[in-house]
Amino acid sequence: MTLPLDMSFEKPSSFVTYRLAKLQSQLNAQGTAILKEKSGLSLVEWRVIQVIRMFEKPSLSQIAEHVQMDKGQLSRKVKVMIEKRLLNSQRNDDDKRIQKLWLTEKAKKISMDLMPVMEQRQHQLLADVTPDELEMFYRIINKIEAAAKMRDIK
Amino acid sequence: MTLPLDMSFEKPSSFVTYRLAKLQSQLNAQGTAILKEKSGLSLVEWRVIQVIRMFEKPSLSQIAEHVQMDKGQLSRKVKVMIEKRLLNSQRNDDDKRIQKLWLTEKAKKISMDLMPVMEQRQHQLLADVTPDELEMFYRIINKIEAAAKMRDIK
DNA sequence: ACAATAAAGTTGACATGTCAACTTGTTCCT
DNA sequence: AGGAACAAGTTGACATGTCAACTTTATTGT
Repeated sequence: MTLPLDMSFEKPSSFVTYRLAKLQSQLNAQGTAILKEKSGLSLVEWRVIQVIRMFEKPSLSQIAEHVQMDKGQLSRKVKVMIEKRLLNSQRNDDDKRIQKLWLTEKAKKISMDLMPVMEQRQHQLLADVTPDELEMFYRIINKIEAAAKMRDIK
Repeated sequence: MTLPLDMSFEKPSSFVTYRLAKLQSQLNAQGTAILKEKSGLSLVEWRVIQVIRMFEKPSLSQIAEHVQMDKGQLSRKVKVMIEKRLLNSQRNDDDKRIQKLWLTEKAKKISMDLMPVMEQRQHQLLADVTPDELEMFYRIINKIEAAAKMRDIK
């Protein structure tokens, strides 16, 4: 077993959170490694590209909302992605505060090539999880996430 | 619903991972906020203290293993925690590479005061999750984590 | 015994994340 | 119309995470 001492917390006050943190760090490491091997993208770049694919020339704020990222951080990231010729941008005519963003052909190609790999990864991650289990998994995640929004203890 | 667009990924290649990432970021934000309000500790400091409580004067490497943290990062963090009078350290006599670490009275007190709060938090997070669900939840996490250790896709 | 190897911990370089101030453009309100 | 409040994006400061090189001490294999 990989976590021999987990159960030895006499008072496992951070058990779920600790467990999830470890899982998350494994998933990040794996995702990063795969992307590094198969492309030049970072995990964040991959997510940004996926979100842009879902929208009609989204704004930075829209992307930030969907990738759950600080807009300051995203602003810098987008700048780099434009330099790397992954994104195009143009100011919006109606509302000149807004910067519309879309994928270059290069980014589309990378995304298309990567897609089967990332889907395969997803399947492998869930290979031993039945549909019923998965549904319950999401349900529990929703419950915990809702509770995590609370700031008051007791 | 908090994630209205999740389901609109026609090809949800990063669905589980995306879902877990969001949960994780909520949990981190909550944990950080609670600790900030109730003490001067960071999440990492809290975890380090909890791990030290479980051991007999552990070494830095032992702690690093259990909090799943880079030892370089931990080395710096420990230095700060010693300056903040949370930890004491002493070189081991037998093996002089090893630095033994233990809690100061101050850290013990903070930890004791915080414990009920953090336990309460844990209970609130899991309030709507039945024991059966929780067991399954951990089982699924284990499966996904095992799969996440693989680096080969296909 | 002693060279090669490895473990513990430190340090540097650099990427990523978080928070808040700030600029510019838009909307709201009267 | 015109000022207050707000939204989009940028920037700065600083914390945290990641990776690899390096020093010192132990262990291993012959």
